[in-house]
Amino acid sequence: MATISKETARRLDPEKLATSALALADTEGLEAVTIRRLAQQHEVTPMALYRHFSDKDDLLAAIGDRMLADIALPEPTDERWDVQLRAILTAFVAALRPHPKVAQLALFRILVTEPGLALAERTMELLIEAGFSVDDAAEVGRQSICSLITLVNMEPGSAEVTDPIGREDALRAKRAALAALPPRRYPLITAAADVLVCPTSTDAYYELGIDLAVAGICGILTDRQQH
Amino acid sequence: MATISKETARRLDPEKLATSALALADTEGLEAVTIRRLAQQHEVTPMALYRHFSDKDDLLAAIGDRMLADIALPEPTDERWDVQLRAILTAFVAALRPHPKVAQLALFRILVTEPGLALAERTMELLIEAGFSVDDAAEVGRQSICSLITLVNMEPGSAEVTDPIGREDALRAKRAALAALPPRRYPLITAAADVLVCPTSTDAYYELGIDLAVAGICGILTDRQQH
DNA sequence: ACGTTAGGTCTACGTTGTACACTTGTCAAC
DNA sequence: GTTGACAAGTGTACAACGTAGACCTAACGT
Repeated sequence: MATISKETARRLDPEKLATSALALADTEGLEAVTIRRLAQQHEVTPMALYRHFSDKDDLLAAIGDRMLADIALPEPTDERWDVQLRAILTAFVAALRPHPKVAQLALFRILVTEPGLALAERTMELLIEAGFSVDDAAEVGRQSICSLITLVNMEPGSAEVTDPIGREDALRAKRAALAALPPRRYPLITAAADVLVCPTSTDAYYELGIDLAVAGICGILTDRQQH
Repeated sequence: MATISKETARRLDPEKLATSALALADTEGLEAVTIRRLAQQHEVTPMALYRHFSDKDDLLAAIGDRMLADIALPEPTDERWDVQLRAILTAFVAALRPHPKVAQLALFRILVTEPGLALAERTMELLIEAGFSVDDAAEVGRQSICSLITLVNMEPGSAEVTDPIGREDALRAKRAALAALPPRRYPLITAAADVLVCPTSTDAYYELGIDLAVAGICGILTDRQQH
């Protein structure tokens, strides 16, 4: 039974390590992801992890890959290019949304991991169909992807503490700080304090972000076609 | 001479500390900004810094404030709102551009420091003039600002090593990795490898980013006015 | 039966942020 | 003047981090 003996021999598995590292980051933040901590969770010596990851950056890359693997890329249809692009970007955001605290780790892995490459290729296809040159499609695509990662990464509240009490306190403190501003000098900021601290709906937040990205692409397309 | 004695007494000055911390970050990256390192530069014990910053986050916040202080906000004119908005966002990006490695530190300080608040208030003014509700203006404004910070932070090459030889090597390696992809599977990515690794012109990169942001805002404005 | 090797352990080093107790130079008030 | 308070810098110390390097050991191919 070669498989079983192998299983007993190798107690650690890079996939599972990346998965539990991701879970740890989701609940306690990226700074909680520590070689020692992860080793402890798997009842293993810290140095054992280095048999599977060359260094910590390698582990973080694995977390990024783990998230990108969850992209459910929609099949090409015969809808208009912008409709399809929106669907693709929505799928991308959907894959990252569960992990706002570490979404930025996905960025460096897009042009490395297969799901990321597939996403990039499909995006460029649609942009070229829209009328962009290859180079413009590359630049526009990168900036859009980048914006969306930031959208997830900056999801309001993701930076805050994990425990709901502390988070509520932090939000209250922020709101108070904004409310304490002189309303005569900053009428709009004080008026919008609540929304600035935490948007009304997370879904609306994401929809707005994707809308902005797609609308931006459509906008510069018509602009650049004129010249 | 009370001033002189005071000057000799307080060898450290939070402003100067923040400035040299920013310079250090610009040349060697954020991870080079260390309490010990900064203390050494000022010929002082590490713990001395804690008389002026409550902890390291406080120091990083000061770096963010230092950058925001460089915003040269244009005076209101009677041009169209989108022209003025573009000017404001350009001024914002211009202030951050010299510091791509630490631009993200500015984000959390916008609604705290005066120059950031002024930027936010002016931005909201213009968005409301454009036709957004107060709440929408807040959300759109935040996302746009956020996008632009990321634009600077992800300026191609900013993450790379500081010394030009190592940077050139890294770029070459990246290009090679993309060129090694199967062109049949990823025709567009391989075709655009050069641009994906490093855009042709940094100025064009920033102009595209700002164009995308403004065009996105204009786009969703017409969208939402219809419903 | 036996070397090879993959996977985990143990120990140790240098670096980080920072808590705490201390000295010292300066000024206000008596 | 003397004194007491106080702000600023020092010295020592600790826990946590990433990781280098030598070791052990159990399974595998031959």
